[in-house]
Amino acid sequence: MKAVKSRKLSREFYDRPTLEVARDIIGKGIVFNSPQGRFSARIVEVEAYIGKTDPACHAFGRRTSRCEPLYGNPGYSYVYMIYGMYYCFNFVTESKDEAAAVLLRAAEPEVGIELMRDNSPSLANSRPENRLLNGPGKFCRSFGINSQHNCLDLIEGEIYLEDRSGKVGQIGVSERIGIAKGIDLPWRFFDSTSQSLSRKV
DNA sequence: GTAGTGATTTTCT
DNA sequence: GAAAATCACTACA
Repeated sequence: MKAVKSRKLSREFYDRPTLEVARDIIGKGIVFNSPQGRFSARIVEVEAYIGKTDPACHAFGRRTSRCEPLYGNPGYSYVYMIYGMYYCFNFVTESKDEAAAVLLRAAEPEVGIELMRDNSPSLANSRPENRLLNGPGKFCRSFGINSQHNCLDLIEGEIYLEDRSGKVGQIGVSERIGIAKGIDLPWRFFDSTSQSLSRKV
């Protein structure tokens, strides 16, 4: 009846083929109960990275310490630093020893907007809220995510996804952004009705 | 409104 | 030593 108090997604959601998880993750809510306070947002853009067949994936070809979380259990986080200044946040998918993940690229702010502005001073004055999270680096900065949040459990921890039944717009698919290899793979998924995408389509 | 380029540090070769 | 799943700033239309 009212068992839907916590709509937190379970381990089974992540323990599936990565492309299915990536598509289903559009429209879901991400919640982060940080020491700063509570953040939440609606996910509108992601990309899939699958080590086995994807030359753009960090885990492609070799197994290094940086991408070790990708080989771990589904339902964990993978956070890494990029270009020396920004972090990117991933959801690990597939079973253990299968290196795959979904990169969170953009979201629409819901709760904690004031905190996001505090964390992203350069965006605080820009009018629309939908600039706070419309890029993978911006998302991590506005949420205050850093290397401490690597390899966390997304079912038991302070960061998790929750279901938002019914509110998914039209899902679009395209090639991925910002990579040099594997650009022919259409593994970017997004809500084409959202105003908070990282790029135009 | 769009296009081009510098910043900055971790990780791997 | 070079590259990297990016962003913000500047110039120009």
